[in-house]
Amino acid sequence: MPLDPQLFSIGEFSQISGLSIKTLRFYDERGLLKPALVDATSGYRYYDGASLERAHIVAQLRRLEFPLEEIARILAECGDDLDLLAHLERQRRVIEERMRADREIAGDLAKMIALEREAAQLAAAGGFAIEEKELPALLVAGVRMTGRYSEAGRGIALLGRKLGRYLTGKPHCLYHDAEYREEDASFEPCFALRTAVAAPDGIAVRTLPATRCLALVHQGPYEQLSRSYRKIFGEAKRRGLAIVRPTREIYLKGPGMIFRGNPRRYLTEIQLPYAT
Amino acid sequence: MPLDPQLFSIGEFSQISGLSIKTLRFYDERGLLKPALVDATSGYRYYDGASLERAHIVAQLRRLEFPLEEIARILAECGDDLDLLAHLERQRRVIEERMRADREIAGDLAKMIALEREAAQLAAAGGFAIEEKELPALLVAGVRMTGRYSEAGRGIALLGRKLGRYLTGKPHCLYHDAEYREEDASFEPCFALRTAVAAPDGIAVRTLPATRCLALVHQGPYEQLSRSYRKIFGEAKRRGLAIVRPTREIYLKGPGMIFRGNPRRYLTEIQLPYAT
DNA sequence: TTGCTCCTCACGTCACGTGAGGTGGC
DNA sequence: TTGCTCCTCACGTCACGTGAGGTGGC
Repeated sequence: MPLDPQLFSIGEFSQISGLSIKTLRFYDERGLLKPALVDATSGYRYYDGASLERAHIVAQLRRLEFPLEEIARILAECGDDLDLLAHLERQRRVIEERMRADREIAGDLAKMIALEREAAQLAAAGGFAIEEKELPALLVAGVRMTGRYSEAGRGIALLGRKLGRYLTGKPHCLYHDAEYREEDASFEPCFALRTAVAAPDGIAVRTLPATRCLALVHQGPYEQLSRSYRKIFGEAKRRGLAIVRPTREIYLKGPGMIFRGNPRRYLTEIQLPYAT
Repeated sequence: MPLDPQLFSIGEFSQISGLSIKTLRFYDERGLLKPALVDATSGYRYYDGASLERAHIVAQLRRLEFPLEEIARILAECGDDLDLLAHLERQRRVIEERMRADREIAGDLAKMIALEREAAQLAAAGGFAIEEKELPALLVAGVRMTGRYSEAGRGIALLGRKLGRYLTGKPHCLYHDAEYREEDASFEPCFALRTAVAAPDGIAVRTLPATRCLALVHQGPYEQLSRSYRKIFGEAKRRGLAIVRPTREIYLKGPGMIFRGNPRRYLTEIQLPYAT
């Protein structure tokens, strides 16, 4: 045990420097911060003022998230902050690249959270009764398709690929047939546009007229939509309304972005526009 | 080797899912993504369509930086994106906390880079000759001290603690004595203020008047300042100028924020205001 | 003897990647 | 035989932290 009052045991030095004892031993092992003196018989480490200065440099650079290996190089090569410039600039690029990636993740998370919150509120509030509604005029981009309804997903995907950043709101589908068809139905997956845009090949951009409609939110798998259609068409007939094609479906909640989800929780709004 | 065309070898499945073979084996080991079938004799792993769906879920959640353990819990508990809400919100907090920390680091790095660049330009441009200068009026906060010059650092530190975010530019020091004193010098460490502010106890806020001065940049340790003082006072005498106290020192480059630095690279500007 | 500070050594963390050495069927 | 795909097992990464078991002096 040295008597020199300048020397600190590892415990004392840990207090002074703010580095844990384990960290100090680790830095010693890595050659980053050697004690000023090691007692040959006990193996005790002793640190001095120069160690403290070095410890502060290491701690500062670690706070800036420099890797230990680069800190070692810096300590070997730099004697002055001026020599640090290149290192600082590189580290800033590293940190900013990480922030950029995190911003993307945080943005995606925020988007998903907003969507799910909305869907949760819908499901909670849903009385699922037939109601009358006023629909405003709506600028949409749509893909006219003929075939099976189950192919609608491809149309939605095409819209997403071609016009992704102009689209807004939930996916819609317009039905142009007067009756239900299994094989060669004529329908049109579409999305609202946040701004007018030139229509790419195979995509039509137009404005759906403002109209009154009868609306019903269907809860459950798409295979059971026919039940809700029977209900709402029955009501339209009872009221003597003249349905105006195309009718509309809005997919309030379908398969999620992560999970395909439970189809019994899907929510689909059916809208039957009528003449007034 | 099963003949079922629905089954994929690990190599094929890696291609389809975008997960590396090593990652697939690791997920298997961790129980996160078990193959649909493992050949008992060869140990070969075979995956099917359900594995693919699960693989996509895992990959999506990994992209959002969820830890594997949480993904395992999510897969066990959630069947729908709606059930994810709490997880998504927690993860967003995690990511945003990391961004907050990174913003601080990036800000500190940017500040240091700007300071060092400035110092590097000064050192590169320095002719270090005596010149005449017009000084504008300057609003400063200072700490009047009596004692040894070497204590000036404490005054600077005090200013930083009390008024940190109002201060701008480099540290200054004003010298009120008519001659050099060793022990009971009267000097005043100070900083320019970016905005007027009420003076805390022990700190004086005032405006230094606009004036003409003789200026010289001293390069080297503070101990050698006297040489530069001799030079500049000699020149003032030759020109017959009437020096107006306090004289000023500006620490253009001193010890860095990381390294104490090499004193031979310190830059200190001496300013002698004179009556016109 | 108890308590305190110090020591070494092995292992864990997190999500994989690397590489050695081997197998089985074309 | 060569080449290909698959396998297991051990070890490395990054910057430490945890914990077991032990020492030496008050």
